[in-house]
Amino acid sequence: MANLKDVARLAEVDPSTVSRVLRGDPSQAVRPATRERIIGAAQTLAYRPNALARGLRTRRTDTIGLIIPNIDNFGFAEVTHGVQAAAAQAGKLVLLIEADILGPESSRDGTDRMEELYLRLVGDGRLDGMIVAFASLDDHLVAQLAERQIPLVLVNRRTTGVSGSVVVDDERGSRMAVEHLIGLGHRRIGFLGLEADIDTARRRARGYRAGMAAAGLAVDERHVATGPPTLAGGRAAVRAVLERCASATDRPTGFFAASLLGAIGAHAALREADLAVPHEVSLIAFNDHELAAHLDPPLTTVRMPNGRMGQEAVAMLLGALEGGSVEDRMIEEPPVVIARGSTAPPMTNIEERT
Amino acid sequence: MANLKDVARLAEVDPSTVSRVLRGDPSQAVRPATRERIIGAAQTLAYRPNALARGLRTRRTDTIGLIIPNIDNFGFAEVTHGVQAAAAQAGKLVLLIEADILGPESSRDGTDRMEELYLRLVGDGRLDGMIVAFASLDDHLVAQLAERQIPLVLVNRRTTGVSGSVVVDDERGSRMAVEHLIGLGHRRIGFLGLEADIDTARRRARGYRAGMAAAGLAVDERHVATGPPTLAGGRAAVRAVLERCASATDRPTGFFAASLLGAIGAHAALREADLAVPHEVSLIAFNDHELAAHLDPPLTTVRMPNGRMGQEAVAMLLGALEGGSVEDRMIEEPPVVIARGSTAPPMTNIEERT
DNA sequence: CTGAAAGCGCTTACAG
DNA sequence: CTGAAAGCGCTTACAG
Repeated sequence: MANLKDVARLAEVDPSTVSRVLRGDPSQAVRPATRERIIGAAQTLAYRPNALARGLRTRRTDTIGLIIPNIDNFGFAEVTHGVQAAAAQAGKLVLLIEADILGPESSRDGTDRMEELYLRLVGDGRLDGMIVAFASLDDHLVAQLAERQIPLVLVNRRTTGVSGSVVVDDERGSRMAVEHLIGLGHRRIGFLGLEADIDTARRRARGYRAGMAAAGLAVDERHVATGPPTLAGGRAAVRAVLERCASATDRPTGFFAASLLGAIGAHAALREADLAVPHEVSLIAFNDHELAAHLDPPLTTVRMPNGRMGQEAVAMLLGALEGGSVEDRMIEEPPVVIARGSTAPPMTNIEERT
Repeated sequence: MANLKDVARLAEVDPSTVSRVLRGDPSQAVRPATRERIIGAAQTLAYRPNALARGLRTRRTDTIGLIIPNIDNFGFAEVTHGVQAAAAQAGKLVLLIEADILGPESSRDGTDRMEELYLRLVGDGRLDGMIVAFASLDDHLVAQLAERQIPLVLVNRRTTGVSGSVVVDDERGSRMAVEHLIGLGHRRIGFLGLEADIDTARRRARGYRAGMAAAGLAVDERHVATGPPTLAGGRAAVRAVLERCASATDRPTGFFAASLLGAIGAHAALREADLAVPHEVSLIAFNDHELAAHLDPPLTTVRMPNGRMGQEAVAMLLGALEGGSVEDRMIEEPPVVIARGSTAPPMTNIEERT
């Protein structure tokens, strides 16, 4: 591979001149003839500046790191999309780390290796900045990362001690989900929340409770269960609720699941319990996906601007690299309830009407 | 951030000695006392070797690039998982590029920017090697990439001129899908193939035709349509087939879709045409996913070892970095038909029985 | 057992 | 308008 020296030799100029011309350095004027010789030489040699050498000198790598828990979760796939798109737009590359590849985070070993990996990433000099989405990452480690030299922006979560973050309005979206059910006539509404001890889980729970309270409805704590945002998590949560509520008049007539995969798992558990959706139980999910329309019944969801969240995170990070300050931002774009077939008026209401 | 010189100063030795000790250089023996001083100094300064400087010197970046068309496609998510896991295991980092972030590949501009991005990636010096999965990437560009200095392994596709590749047995999996339908009694079997002009699409089509031929069944070309591996693609393909086949005795009693998303789109189109699955039409998909069990009816699929494919690609790439040779490999692990609710004997058979 | 030197390929003040 | 020099932070023969 040709290097700067090779180009300089062919163009019969000094390497520093080549560097200036190729980077379009504005501080220096170069005679047109020289510039053309240089550009021609670079082309014939198919010269590409070495990113490592440049990065070593400039302390800029044009690469940002993105840590997500798991790519299988649709929400994070959307965030990843947004990050990639915004990064590509700005000429940045993305180094992606899926947190769960290192084995179960529960294991001592998994945690250690993950921590080692993260510290390597930030200490290594290969990243200009980092975006951390959600994650199994505990607050302690996030704080450690934040102390390092490179800018850090949190996505889909906030934590004390880190000042840059982008979130969607989890509370509002959750509240809208509950209000959708209330609007249909439901009064006993269950909540399948996230178990992780992070503010995002809390904001979704708060939205649920706020929606209930605003309608003057008491929350029956037997109707609330938490779990990971997975099929198995949603399934187990519904089972837990159903076990606690023996009779049909005890159990919820509608569920709000704080994750899309959780909702699909919840549906499976309801089917296993011979409860028809939406006839006997309604179901609405936080986060939308094209596939939701293809389930049977099609799943009612609240669409959140996750892609925007990823884009904004990149924008904030790039701003920080230019010396700007970071902040805690919430995406303005409002959540949208996509009413499909999994929600309907509760049975009692229908019975009253007939 | 502390550098090698800082550590050397604190430990009162030469930087080169620090380097040897910290890398565990086997060629040089170091006195235990010195070594401990160095390790202590590195620890107190929280020293991390700079990856750029090291990479510049050693020509190793411990980073591999992964290009996938799109992370929304479940199959590629599995591949990505496999790549990440194997890479992490080997201490390598992964730079992920989603091809479709640069805008529609169809557009002249999108293609140009993509090409520029790829050439930058391989010419840049920041990657040790690259894994290219499937992709909108045309053979021409793949060949260009392959000519460059860095090793290249293709995943889920082969092309002339590139010698390293890992694929699953697309033909066998496809044939198994068709045989599953034939085993249930179907004789008019439709094929919803991939439209891309790559060998993977051809191998899946070949499996379909081989399965038909082996059972002595003629392929009705009106039953064959192609499209991208997306919901919209599968939907359009089924519509095309149904349009060509006016009567119930003309149309297929079963469909084999060459992609999972395509199958889900196909199901939607069947429903829109008031054709019940599996009662009136059976449906089986190439590639499995946990979600398939949660569709209604649960979707019968052929599970392919996609994760393994990603792992093998990393292994082959790392082998190539050690000077080993690359080859065209097919994952041995056999495909598995997961029979769920979307396939059943054809109506005519049922009618004959009653 | 350890040090001194050269160099990976760039960029960027500093001269002229 | 262009060149010569220093240096980013490492590694690695080469000495001794």
